[in-house]
Amino acid sequence: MKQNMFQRILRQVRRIPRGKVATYGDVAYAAGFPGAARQVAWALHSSSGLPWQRVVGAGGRILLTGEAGLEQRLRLENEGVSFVGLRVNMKEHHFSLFGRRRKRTR
DNA sequence: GATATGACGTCAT
DNA sequence: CATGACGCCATAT
Repeated sequence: MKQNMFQRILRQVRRIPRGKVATYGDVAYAAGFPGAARQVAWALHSSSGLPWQRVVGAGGRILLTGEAGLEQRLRLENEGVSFVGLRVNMKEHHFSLFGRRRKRTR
């Protein structure tokens, strides 16, 4: 079923540790859906209880509009994420979802 | 099924 | 850096 897509996306989002961030594209790619960055966003506001704040746009830019964007920025800074201008300091907080996927407990 | 929309990404200007 | 255009894909109507 298609809903599996969201599940996979959400699973990647939950993997992002505190103080780090990932981009929509990266999450989508890691989930196995390159190009489905938009669905990542959809998944985020369709579900709750997720660290949505750790998902930002390409280059670490916050894409949320209005107060939500401000919220996200505050929450991230609160977790120890630093900013450079209007974007996240990717140099320091870009989380690599790439690499080990859930390949069983070895 | 067609059209519009969106917390996207990349490239061209 | 700002804008516009195109590509991408699941939902909503």
